Amino acid sequence: MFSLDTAASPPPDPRQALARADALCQERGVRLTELRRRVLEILWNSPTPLGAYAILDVLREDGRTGAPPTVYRALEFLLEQGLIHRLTSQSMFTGCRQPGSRHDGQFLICQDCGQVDELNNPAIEELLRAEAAAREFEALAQRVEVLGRCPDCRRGAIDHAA
Amino acid sequence: MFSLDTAASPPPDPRQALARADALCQERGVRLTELRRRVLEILWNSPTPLGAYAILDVLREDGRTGAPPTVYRALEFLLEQGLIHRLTSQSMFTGCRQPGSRHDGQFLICQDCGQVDELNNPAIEELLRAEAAAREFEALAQRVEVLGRCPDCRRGAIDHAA
DNA sequence: TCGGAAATTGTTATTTTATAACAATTGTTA
DNA sequence: TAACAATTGTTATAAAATAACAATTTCCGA
Ligand SMILES: [Zn+2]
Ligand SMILES: [Zn+2]
Ligand SMILES: [Zn+2]
Ligand SMILES: [Zn+2]
Repeated sequence: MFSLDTAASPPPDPRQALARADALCQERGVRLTELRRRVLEILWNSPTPLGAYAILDVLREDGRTGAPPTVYRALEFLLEQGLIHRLTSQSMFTGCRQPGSRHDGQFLICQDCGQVDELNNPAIEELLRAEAAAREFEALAQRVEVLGRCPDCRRGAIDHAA
Repeated sequence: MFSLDTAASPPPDPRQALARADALCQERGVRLTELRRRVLEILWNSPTPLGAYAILDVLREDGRTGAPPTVYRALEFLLEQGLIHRLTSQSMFTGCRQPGSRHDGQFLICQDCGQVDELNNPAIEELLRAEAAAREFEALAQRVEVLGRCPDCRRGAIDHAA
C-alpha cells in the first residue's frame, strides 16, 4: 500500500462518464431514462455543484416542462445508483468522480467559488466505521464535508463562480 | 496516549452546563442573554436534536413572542460560541457535549429515534486537515456525520422519539 | 443622569428547499 | 391489445432560512 487511493480525481469527461453510466445502469437492470440522463449530464457539465432549482432552470431552458418533483425524483434515482452525491451542508448536488463502486466520499467545498473536490480516503471511512462499531451503532451512511477556500481562491485568482 | 479522547460524553447536566456557559461567555466578553440562554437550555434539555421551528414552539409555550429570525439569531450566536452544533444533514441543532474548547465534532445520528452521539476523534479531524493541506485547501470547518441506527433501536427497544 | 451609539430583539414579508397527492403517460408483459 | 408497473407531469403545500426594517435594551461617555 504505497499509494492509497485518496487522490481527488479531476471531473470526468462528461461523454465518457455518461457512456459508463449507461453501461452501469444496464448491468444493474435499472433505467437511465432521458430525464435522468440529462440531469446527470447537467451535473457533470457544471464546474460547481447545483441545487435542485438550478437544475430545473436548465431543464426548462431545454424546453422541457417540469416542476420540483421531477428534478428531485431524478436526483433520488441518481443518488441511489451512486452516480451523484448530495452535499448536505449546501443543499446541492454534484456528479460523482468515481462512479461504479458505491461510496459516500469526502468533499472539500470552497465557500468562495463553490468548487468541490471529491476525496475517497478509506482511512477516514474506516475510522468512522470503527467509532460507530465501538458504540454498537450501525453505520449506514457517512456525510463528510470540509468547508474552506480552494487554492485558486486563496491566490485571489477567482472571485465568485457564475 | 493509552486513551484518546474519543469517548462520546453523556449529555451534560443542564444546570451545570448552563453555569459553565455563563462563565465562558463572561470570560469572552459576550452576552448570554435571556433568550440565548433559554434556547441553549431547550437544546440541552432535549433528548434529541431540534429544528429551529421546534425551538420556536417551545419559546412560544414559554409565553414569549417571536418569529423565525429570533431563533435563528440565537442559534447563530450559540454556534459562534461553540455551545451548540448544527447537524447539516438534518437541519437540526444539538447542544455541545464538550463546550469550552472550540471544535466541529463528529456525530452518530440515529435515523430511527433521532438520538445523537457526539464524538471528538482527533485522528479523524487530523486526517481531514491533512487531506485538505495536501491539496492546498484552507480548511475552515468540518461537517462529519454518520447516519444509521443506535444500539437501542437495533434492539427494537425504542420506536420513535417524541 | 442624560443622550446617543451599538447591540439585541421584535415584526412582517419573502425566499429557498423539499415533499404530498394525484393525474397522465410511457413501458412492459401476458 | 388489455392489464400492470414504472416514470413523468401537475398542483398545491410544507418546511427551513433569510431580508429588511422597527422597537427595545444595553452600554458608555458627556
Ligand atoms: Zn463519488
Ligand atoms: Zn474557490
Ligand atoms: Zn461539541
Ligand atoms: Zn435510535
